[in-house]
This record gives sequence, structure tokens and C-alpha cells, in this order.
Amino acid sequence: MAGREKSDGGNQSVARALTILNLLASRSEPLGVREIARQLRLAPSIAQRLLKTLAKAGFLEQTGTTLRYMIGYKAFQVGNAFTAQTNLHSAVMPELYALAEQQINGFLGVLRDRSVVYLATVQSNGPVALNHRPGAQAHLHSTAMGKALLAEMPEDEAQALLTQRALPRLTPHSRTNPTQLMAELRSARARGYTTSEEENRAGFFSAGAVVRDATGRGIAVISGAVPITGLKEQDRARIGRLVVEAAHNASRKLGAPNTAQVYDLSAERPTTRLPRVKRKSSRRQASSAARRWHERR
Amino acid sequence: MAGREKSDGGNQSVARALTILNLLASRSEPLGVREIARQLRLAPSIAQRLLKTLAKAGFLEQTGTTLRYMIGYKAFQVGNAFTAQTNLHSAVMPELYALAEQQINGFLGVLRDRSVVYLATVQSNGPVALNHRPGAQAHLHSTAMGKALLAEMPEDEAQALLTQRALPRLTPHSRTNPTQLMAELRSARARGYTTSEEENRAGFFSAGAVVRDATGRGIAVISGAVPITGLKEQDRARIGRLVVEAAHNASRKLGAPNTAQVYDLSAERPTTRLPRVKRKSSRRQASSAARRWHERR
DNA sequence: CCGTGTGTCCCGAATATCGGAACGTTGTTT
DNA sequence: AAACAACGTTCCGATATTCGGGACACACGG
Repeated sequence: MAGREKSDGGNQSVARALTILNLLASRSEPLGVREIARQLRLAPSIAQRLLKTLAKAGFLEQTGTTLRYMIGYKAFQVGNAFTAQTNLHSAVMPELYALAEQQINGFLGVLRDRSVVYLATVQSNGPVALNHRPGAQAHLHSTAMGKALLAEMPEDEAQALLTQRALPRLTPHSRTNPTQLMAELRSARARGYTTSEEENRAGFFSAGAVVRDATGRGIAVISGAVPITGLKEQDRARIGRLVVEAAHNASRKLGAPNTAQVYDLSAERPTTRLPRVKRKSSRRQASSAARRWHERR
Repeated sequence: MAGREKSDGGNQSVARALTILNLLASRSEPLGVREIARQLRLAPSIAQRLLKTLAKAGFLEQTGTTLRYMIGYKAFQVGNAFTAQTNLHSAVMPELYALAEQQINGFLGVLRDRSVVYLATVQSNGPVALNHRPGAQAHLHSTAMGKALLAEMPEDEAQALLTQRALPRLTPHSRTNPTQLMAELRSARARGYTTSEEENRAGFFSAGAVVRDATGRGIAVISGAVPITGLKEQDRARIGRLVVEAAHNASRKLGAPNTAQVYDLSAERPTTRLPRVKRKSSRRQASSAARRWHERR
């Protein structure tokens, strides 16, 4: 028979099964065995076996009428453990609700996979509610949360993330120039919060700030978004202040040491704040900037 | 070289990987390679390979200090697709928020794996807020949501679920007698909603009702819970009425045909309301009651 | 009534997986 | 300090396990 794909040290079957999960999660509608096999370049018999295994474990469910597969409750259970592992939610959510009472849509996100992953959304009580699904991803350069993440990391890493690939223009107001964005990050560090005015979503202004854990490291970001209709300059400043305050409160609940200086002001590569774990065993590591950022936990 | 486990037609590696996900989701703290291998009776080298594969795909993440593994963001993304697949949330959540304004804690759940799986929680604005994590499971016989699910299914299936295994007594008020519970279900059908008074959680009264989709089939349940302190009989009725109303509104949003008769009143095995899909190909099916219930989608 | 679609099952081939053993490192105890 | 235990990781031969083409029964549409 034809040779299988080259093994990269991992488990091929598991990798394929996870690809199936990703595929079915991205499509909102259920898919059949052969359709999945086609999209993933798999033999139908292989896809069928993997699907059956996934379904038996509850990670997939199939519709009774058509026998198509969709994401199952077990995936939901396991996925929700991601947020249950930390006390981030309990620290941040009350603050987001407080923002909602101020007619501000609140969001919580983390950096994963070179982008912002939304963890939670709290819609404002205001007339125009904004909603991002938990788990959804957004670009780093167009959102206030993304900029806050960029501002928090060392400049060279931010530079790398902004230059390694072209920045898509999501709205007419999107900034796609890396050097301009880097300058914006610098001023944002001085100010304490980032902003995005219609750069990700037309008609909305948002401000973002970093949430820190007990070690002082930024572990997440929050943002507040409002419609721009009739928005004055003082409103922008007020929203920025409220978001910074919310981030500060959440950080304090997490035991952050000193959130007065919100950002690390040293533009140069800062000496690692906490004594880096010195596993000097020379294991080769994926060296992408995002990966490095993420490893520093 | 002892023989490996017998294959049941599925993929062994994938099944093991999913077991790892379940294990790490149940433990709130990260686990190391050898510890996982021990708990799952796996050789450390196998566990290490599976873990690496899961981590490379983002379904697991490992702490930088200790190299222990925990649930990753990809699992969160995939899991959230479970609720994004239906419009259940958009139909129900506003109703739960309406309950919250009435000082009632609102819950949304579905039947999976012989138990209620919580999909969403909306805490009341009242003094005592009740919170169940999304993805958490609860017993069918002790919760108002569980009883609503039991009341909705044919009597023999409910009977089976209540008698196949002993019903745990979670509080001093828990009902553990199947026949008494069946009688309670009958009266609940006539009334339109189910109740649970301190049977699952001490100090709380809750009422549950069924949410129906466009075909009239019950696809989910909601419940409202309040502290029992100073609760009068008329309050119980009022909460039941509000929950029924919320379920009715949600069902209407889903296009349910006629939610006036909330429950199927025929105590006898009801003739299947909609023409059963007649795939007469004789594929053997797992014949648990929960499975049958679930298949009728 | 045929043609194409589907999900499922079978089975020989051979490959990707298994898992014991060994290595380097960490941090705890002696 | 030295020994110990535990950890994550890698190696590698044997083989159980997976692969995947082919075939079957059924469903749908023309």
C-alpha cells in the first residue's frame, strides 16, 4: 500500500482525530463520514473509525435523521475545564459586569496561536450590544485586547508578530503598518491602556488593558467596547479609565504585587522579571514568538 | 510484550487520548506524564507520545515551570462549538436573564449520559447567588431540570433510568424511591413544571420546565432556583409560573408549534409524535434508555 | 430502474504503534 | 556530598494495530 504520512514523533491517529474535531468545530453544520474524509484527505474507512471512536466517547454526536456528526457534549465538558483551571474568571467577570452597567460591552481574552482568544463576553445593558463567541479568535493588530497583549510583551516579539505576515485590513480604519503600530504601542504603554477605533469592527470604539497574576505577569487582557455614535473625547478617556480600573481590580484579586505601573516601561528587552526557570537541558523548542510568550508561565 | 487490550472496532490510540482529556478535565490541577500514565495504566512512553500530540494541537498546554499538562485553548474552542451548533442559547439566555431580574437563578441543561449537563448559568441579582459550572453534571432524580427531562420521556424510559441503579441521597430531602418519583412526575406533567425542594442542594427550591424545538420535541430544560428562606407557598407557584413562561417563550422563539400543552399527558407510551425516521437497515444500536432518548433528534 | 450518493463492514498487508529499558536531569533525603 | 528517587525523554526491535482498497446494503433523484 502507499506509504502513510511521515511520523513526526507524535501519534498519527490522534492527530487526525483532533483535526476532525477542529473541522467540525469550525463548520457550524454537521458533516457526514465521506465528506469529512474528503476534506481531510482520508480514506472513508479511516474517517469512519475515528468518528466512531470520537462519538463513543461523547466528543461527537450524530444526528438521528441524517447520520452526520457534530461536536458532542463531552467536548463541551472538557473545553470548559480550560477556564475552570484558573481563578481568572472569578476575578474578572464581576469587573466585566460592572462595565456592562456602565453601558460598556466587556471582553476577556488571552493570547494563543498568534491571536486573541475570547474567553468571555458580557453584553452591555446599552442599546447596541456587541457579542463575541467564547473561543472565537481575533487579530492582534486590530483589537484593543490584541494591542494590549502586544504592548505587554518584549518589543522584539511584538515586532516579530507584526511583521512576520501581512496584517489584514478588516475595516477601512484598520492600521496595517507595523512601525506605526509599534509607535502606538509605546504611547499606549505610557497611557496605561490601548485603544481600537473601528479597526476591527465598524462602529465601535474599544479600550484594552492587561490583567496580571500574583507574579506580576500579564496573563490575560480585558477590553470594553462602545458604539462610536456621539462619542466624545472625554468619553474615550473615561472608558479607558474604567477599563484600566477593571483590570487593576481583577489583578488585585489575583494577588498581583503592584499594578500601579501598568506596563513595563523599558523599551529595551527587559531582564526577565522573575528568575527564569533554568532547565538547561537543551531540548529543542519551537521558537516562534507566540510560543515563547506562552511558555513564560 | 503482553498483549494489548482487545480492539472494539474503534481506534485505540484515539480512545486513550480522549481518556487523557477526560482525566485532565476532571482534575483541576495539572498532571505530569508519569502520573497520567499511572492513572490510566499506560506505559510512560505511550502517555508521553499522546500528550505531546495533544499539546502540539493545542488541546493541552503545559506549565513552563513544572512540565505538567493541563487542558488547552483548542479544547475550549472546540467545546464551545457544542453550544454554537444550535440556536438554543440565543432563544433561552434572554429568558434566563429575565429570571435573574426576578431574583431567580436560572439554568439551562440537556440530557446526556443519564444525567443533566449544565449548559449555562445566570446568577440572580438577589442576595444568594447559585452557580453551576457549564459542563457540570447533576442527577436526574434530585434536580428540577432532571425531573423535567424524566417527565418528558416515555414512562418506561424514565422508569428504567430510575431503577437501573440506586439513586444517591444527596441531601436529607432527596427522594430515592423510584415509584414515588414516578408519581411525582405524573403530577408534574399535569401541572406543567417540576420542582425540587432541597433535594439536590440544601437551602434551595427550584422549578423546571421543558424547552421545545420547531418539531415540538423537548430538547432542553431550564430551571429557576431560589433560597428557601422565607419562601411561601404562593412564591413557589409564582416561580413555577415564571419558569414555565420562560420555557414557553424560548420554545416559541425556536418555532415550537404549540406549547400550550406543555407535557404529553398520555401516561401510556405515546405514539411517536413525528414520523419516526425509518432507516430500517438493521444496525445494532446501544439500547440504553438515555441513548434512545438522545437519538430521537 | 438505473446511477450516484451514503454509512458500514471485511480482510490482507505492512506500517505505525507499542512499551520495556536506558539516559540525563531535578530535588529530596541520607 | 553523595546517594536516592522521581521525573521527562529517547531509543529500538517486535508485532499488534492500524491502514485503506474493495464490496455490500440502502437512500435518493432523475
